Amino acid sequence: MKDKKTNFFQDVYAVVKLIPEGRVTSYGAIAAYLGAKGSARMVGWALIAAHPLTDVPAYRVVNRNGLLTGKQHFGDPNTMQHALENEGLTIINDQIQDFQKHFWDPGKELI
DNA sequence: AGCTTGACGGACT
DNA sequence: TAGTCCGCCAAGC
Repeated sequence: MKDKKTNFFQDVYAVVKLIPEGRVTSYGAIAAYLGAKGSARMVGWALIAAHPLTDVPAYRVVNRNGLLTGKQHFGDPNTMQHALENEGLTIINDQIQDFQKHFWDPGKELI
């Protein structure tokens, strides 16, 4: 039980995996759900490690503005945008349209 | 051992 | 309403 921080990473992966297709969430929402409220950066850092390793659809996670800030980390910037558009979302200028309508809150809908 | 950066978010001006 | 600054936590140098 000395790798507790690793557990935090696994928890992030579990929540992201539960995100339904066509839905997106924010780093802060996941962080708040895990109890790390205020430390949204840690969620982002966890996804960086998650990207090539786990099957976590990190492209469904964006910042609170619905902006694809981490698209650059998918190898090719177009990968994240194209993946979201493939799920029925509309993205213009790297920003998700109707982001709030497609928003998925783990603390409310997942519980 | 200390400083800087970073997939963010909220508060302040 | 928009732009800017500060705070949180861990990894890299």
